Amino acid sequence: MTTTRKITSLDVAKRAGVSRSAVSRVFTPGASVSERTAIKVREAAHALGYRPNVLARAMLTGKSKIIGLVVAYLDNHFYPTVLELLSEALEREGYHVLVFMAAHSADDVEDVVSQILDYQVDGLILASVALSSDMADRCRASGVPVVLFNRKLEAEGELAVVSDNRMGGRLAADHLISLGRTRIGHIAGWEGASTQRDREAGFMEGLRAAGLGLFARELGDYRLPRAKEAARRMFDTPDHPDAVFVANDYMAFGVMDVLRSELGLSVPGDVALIGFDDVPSAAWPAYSLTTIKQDAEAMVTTTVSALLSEINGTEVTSPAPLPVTLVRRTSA
Amino acid sequence: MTTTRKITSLDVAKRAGVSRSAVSRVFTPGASVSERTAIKVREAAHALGYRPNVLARAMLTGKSKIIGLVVAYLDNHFYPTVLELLSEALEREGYHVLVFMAAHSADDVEDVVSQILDYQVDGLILASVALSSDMADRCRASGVPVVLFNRKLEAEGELAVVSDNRMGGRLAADHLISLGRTRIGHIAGWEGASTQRDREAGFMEGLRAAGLGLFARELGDYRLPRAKEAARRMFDTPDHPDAVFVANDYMAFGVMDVLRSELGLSVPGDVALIGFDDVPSAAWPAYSLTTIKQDAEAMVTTTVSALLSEINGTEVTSPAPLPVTLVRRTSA
DNA sequence: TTCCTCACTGCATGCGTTTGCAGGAGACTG
DNA sequence: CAGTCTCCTGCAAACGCATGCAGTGAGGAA
Repeated sequence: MTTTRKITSLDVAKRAGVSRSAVSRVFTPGASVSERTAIKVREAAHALGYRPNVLARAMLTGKSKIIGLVVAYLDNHFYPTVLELLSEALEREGYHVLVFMAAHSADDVEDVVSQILDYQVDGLILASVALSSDMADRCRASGVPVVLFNRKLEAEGELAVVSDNRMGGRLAADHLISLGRTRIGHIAGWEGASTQRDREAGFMEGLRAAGLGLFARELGDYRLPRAKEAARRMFDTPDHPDAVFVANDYMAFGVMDVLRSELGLSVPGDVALIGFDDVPSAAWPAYSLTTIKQDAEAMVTTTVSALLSEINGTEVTSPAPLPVTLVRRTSA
Repeated sequence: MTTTRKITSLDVAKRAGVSRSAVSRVFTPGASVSERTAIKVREAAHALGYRPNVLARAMLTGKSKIIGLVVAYLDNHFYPTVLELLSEALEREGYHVLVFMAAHSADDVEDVVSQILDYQVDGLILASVALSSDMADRCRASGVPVVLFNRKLEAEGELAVVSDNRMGGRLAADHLISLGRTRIGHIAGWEGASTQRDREAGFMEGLRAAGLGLFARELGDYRLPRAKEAARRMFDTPDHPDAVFVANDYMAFGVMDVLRSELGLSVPGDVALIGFDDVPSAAWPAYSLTTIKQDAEAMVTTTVSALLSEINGTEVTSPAPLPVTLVRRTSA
């Protein structure tokens, strides 16, 4: 550990023959400095390898330029995609992402959010986890803008970016019905999630509109092993559904695996399958999963702009649910 | 924006009737405080919702408790897994992960690393990107420990955690040969990566040991579309390989898709396929990909302990390459 | 009682910046 | 040439906390 002494603005100032203030101003866009000193300072800074200490700046200005991101699991490929997009979009705006993993138990989330607040983050994005209103209050008290990503809260206070999940469920139902299927089942995600409730509500609405009822229902909790068990239970009988709406693609892969590999059923011959999200692998020929596409890019763009507006003091209201589309592949 | 004034240790001190120092000590494990004042302080802190400002502490102590993680792409499922594991492991140690996305061009990495340094991170993990030795120097000059994850540098100076990629390549070759295949091809990853070089070296060694040469070789750059094109080129002829070692699972999925869906070849009937990594989806029946397993958990554990040792001032040398194993499924 | 020890506490300083304020130096006008 | 303006610069005071140092008091030993 050749711990070279840290170089501060003072070192640069001395070398350039100016004051610390001058150095600071050179690195502060929009500050008043003459070109002459700017050059001297930049030269000295470069020679010494100086870069302003973001943390010190953060203390003084109160803006840390870091955004906390809470995310529960990364095994559902939708979230890595989102994380990548989010991080890139925020980096473009001069922010960076501090990641916090949280199993989706509520307690855990509270705890994690507290930890984040310790870092004086400028904003907080909660991806697919719920926030108690108590916690929301604490955040607001700290002056930290929060936006919920792909989940909304019953209490309407919070900023939330979601797709039009109800419409998505409706599209799924309509499509399966248009295929002539009549014994239609649903494998649900986690019932604590607004996405699940909305998707299912839209789906049921579609069934009702066609005079159909739900033929079977099982719970998958948005987890792969659970979804596979759900599929096994649902298809344990000869009188099984001829179509299933699975609440997200990730589970749908597991369901399709069970149907084809364990039960010898053909998709879509014996049973049509439709998912939700349109993760990249849904397009892979091995699955070729028909699904309801969430526009991840639009969701991210919306999230970032809402968050930044709020950070800059603009009062913002939750944007309208983002449109979803049916992507027809061969599974339905 | 009801920007409530931020509550500082001074507020707590006043309410508890003690000095700021006392408050600070209560929140500093191992400091000398009487139980009586500790209780008073904790009470006041809780009542006010006070939590120490990590950034202010960081300035003073020089330890920010944040670890920078540079990662190029998240679409290869190996990395989300790693990110999740890393973040969890570090959180357990009281650290948090600041994410930086970098396309894998070298310039970009330099730039990104500079940005990270601005945050006074306590350590840096570079996942699958290379670090120029110039940059490495800058990090060392800043006193920031760096560890390369799943990539090593020619210059032996840097701490690097890798699997035994050479052995992995060797295992892949041996397995294909044991299957009686003779026209064996290779779809390579990015040639700038040490992983690629080592895997291929081991693979070639295995072929040579059996008196075989490489039947065909194409470049996939660790990217899905490139890998598919590579597969198309390689199988454009009736006289195509009867086995292929693909440099990672992610590309292998694409290759398998091309073989089965576009070219009507059967796997492993017409061509045996073996990948590298053992990402979760390799086990999915739709692919059932035989592969060389990298122990992500062990890699992460090793990375974290090496990094923390270095942070705590212990001189550390690169750990030995971690063992890999052949996971036999049905694709080979 | 007196002295010493020890556990605790407060004071004051410093970490590396930004920024309001006031002063200095030109540049320009008349 | 004096006066005014503009532009730039340095000073010093924050930001919220940790920590060495000196000082307080209580308790024990003699």
